[in-house]
Amino acid sequence: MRKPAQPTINDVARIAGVSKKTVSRVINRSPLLNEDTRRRVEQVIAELGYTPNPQARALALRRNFLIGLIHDNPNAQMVLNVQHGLLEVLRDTEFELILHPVDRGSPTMLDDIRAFLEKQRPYGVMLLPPISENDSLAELCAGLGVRYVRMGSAPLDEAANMVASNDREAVRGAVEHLIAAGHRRIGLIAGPHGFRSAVERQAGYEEAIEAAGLPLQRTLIVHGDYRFESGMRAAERLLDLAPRPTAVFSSNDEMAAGVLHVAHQRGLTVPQDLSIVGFDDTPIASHIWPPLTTVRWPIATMARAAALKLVGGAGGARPGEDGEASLFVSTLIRRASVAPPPGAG
Amino acid sequence: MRKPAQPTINDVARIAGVSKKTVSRVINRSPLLNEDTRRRVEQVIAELGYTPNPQARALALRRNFLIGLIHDNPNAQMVLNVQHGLLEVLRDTEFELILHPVDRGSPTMLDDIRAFLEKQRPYGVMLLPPISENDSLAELCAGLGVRYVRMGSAPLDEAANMVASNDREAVRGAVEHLIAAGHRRIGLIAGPHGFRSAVERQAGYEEAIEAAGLPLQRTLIVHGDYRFESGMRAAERLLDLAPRPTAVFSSNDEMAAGVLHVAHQRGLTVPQDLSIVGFDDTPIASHIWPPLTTVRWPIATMARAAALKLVGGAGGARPGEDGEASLFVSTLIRRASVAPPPGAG
DNA sequence: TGCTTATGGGAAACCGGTGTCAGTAGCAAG
DNA sequence: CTTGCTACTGACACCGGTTTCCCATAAGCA
Repeated sequence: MRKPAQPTINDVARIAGVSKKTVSRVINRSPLLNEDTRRRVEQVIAELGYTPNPQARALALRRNFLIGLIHDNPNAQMVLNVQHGLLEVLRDTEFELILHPVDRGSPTMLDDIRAFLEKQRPYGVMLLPPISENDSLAELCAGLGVRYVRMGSAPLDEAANMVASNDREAVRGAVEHLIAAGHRRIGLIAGPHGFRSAVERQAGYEEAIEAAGLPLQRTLIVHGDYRFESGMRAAERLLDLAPRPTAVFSSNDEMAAGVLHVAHQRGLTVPQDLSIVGFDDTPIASHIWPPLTTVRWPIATMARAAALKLVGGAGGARPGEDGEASLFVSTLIRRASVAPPPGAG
Repeated sequence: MRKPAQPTINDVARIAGVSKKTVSRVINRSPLLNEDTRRRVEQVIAELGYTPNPQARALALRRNFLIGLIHDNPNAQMVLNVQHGLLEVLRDTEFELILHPVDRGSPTMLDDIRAFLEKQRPYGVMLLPPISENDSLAELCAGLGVRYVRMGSAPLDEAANMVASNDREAVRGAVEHLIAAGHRRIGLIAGPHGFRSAVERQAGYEEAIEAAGLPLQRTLIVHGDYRFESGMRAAERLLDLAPRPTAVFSSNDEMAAGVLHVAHQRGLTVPQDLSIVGFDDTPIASHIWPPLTTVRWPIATMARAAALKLVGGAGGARPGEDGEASLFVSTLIRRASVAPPPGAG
């Protein structure tokens, strides 16, 4: 299993009877180049199956073609959607995606990221929530001269460095949907403290409640940590209330599944006894019973836009496509987990 | 936002008053090096915050430090688990993980992978099922001199190139569990044709049925494509049978969730009216209602083992840890979706 | 015809590391 | 005092590209 030697630019030059520089010119589509020469060199390249060595190129150009994905997001589906969105754009370029998951809890997280950036010197990095909300991280990137794009629930940075969904408005729409169905006591399972997405989603809930002239009750708001189990605990607290809320908005699907779980345990029927709305539209939302009404945000589209911002025309990407947009709209997906409250008509 | 120039080996050499070669020796822990010199150079390295340029290193060493992850697997949780398992090992090394998802349906898939391998020349690649079952792909890697490790449901390759779970045995155990609970008519939702995992899991089912002296009925075996919707369609066919099966083994959790979905639609209570067992132990298994009895296979552990096989001592990895193993055992996770059949005791 | 100006293409240096090999210093042996 | 050995260290070429600069050659012009 010896590694077959790969042809280099020197081989191409020798066989085509030109200098390396001319081959380089062909590869880089230099305009001042005779048509005949170009064809001859291209022919040799094709025959040899020559591919430029990315490492040598990176060295000579004093920049590489790596995009880093830095995240601490536990939602597998979301991370994978992002990866696919990014790669869809990078595939047509010479960029490669390298991964750098981190541990939000670790006190050395920033040092760890700094080491990563200094060692690899990626051309750019994509930051996923929740660490994308960390301003010192953005400053770190900027300080090291590494391009970055942050993905988040609200515009936290200038448009060139940001792809944002409008969570507040989306949640407001979702809660208004519950209100329109007749619900008056609507519980909120908020996200964890310190998460911008949690703040935005809670604000959307509160806006909807207040706009409808309903009382904003503290007891109806319980915090979770975006995980299933915390959704269960929050649901238990909400369903222990008297009178019970007739609907619950959960700040993500995972916790909404926890609510459904507890409802089942208590013999409550969804949506007849309790309406539930989630957020994210992960696969679980459509796979559990009943299928969950939820908010879908365009992760892959946002990731594509982020990739375009990062490589911005460099390396063969066609710029200006949807690379301009930095705010993306979410949609409410209506499924079977919402009905009028019990005893309503 | 000018990119701050990073110190190079020349800067270190100049400031420390030694040659580049000596700095290189310090970095690479060469033993024949004066302690004083080493300390002095290390001091300068620390002061400057010098990090060797990976691209230059790769060029000089005529090999790079990239591990590729090639897959066409739709299961996000599984892919992410693999990524984490790999990165857990690679993090302590100088290797980076680059992603190359492919489209199984595309006729140019092999060419696409070949182009990727020729361009990046990764040090090694990890192949995930189902494409890991493709022997021509393994041959392609071997032919190009790229190390590879295949992950699969059975030993398809020599141990050095393989991490395998024993799906057949695991499924056999799961079905025996159903039989022990009293079930006699057990449906199988098999995986898609052409998947080794589908073959292995079906074989496990058949072994269990035959070992128990039960009749092997073709009508009780329906194929799906590992997706939720196909699980629903398969469940509909199985539940239309008369007499109805009292239990269903589904070849993955996703399809098992589809079965649960159909059961709910038809007003069947799980597990009282129908027992269900899945495979994979993805999060959905524990999040749906009722929680699903399923087979858990040690994805992250297998990925770690694969990474060790790939970098095998190279680049600072401690070898011989669990890098030897190539067959991994799965466990049956018992939850609430299995009960004795209706009318039994 | 002779001089200027484009235009295409080559030689050599360079990017930041590593491998080869020769050289120097210190010290024991001859 | 020379020789030989050991222990370090440096000069230089090289990896495979790109950039800079400069030189042919041909065309344009008087």
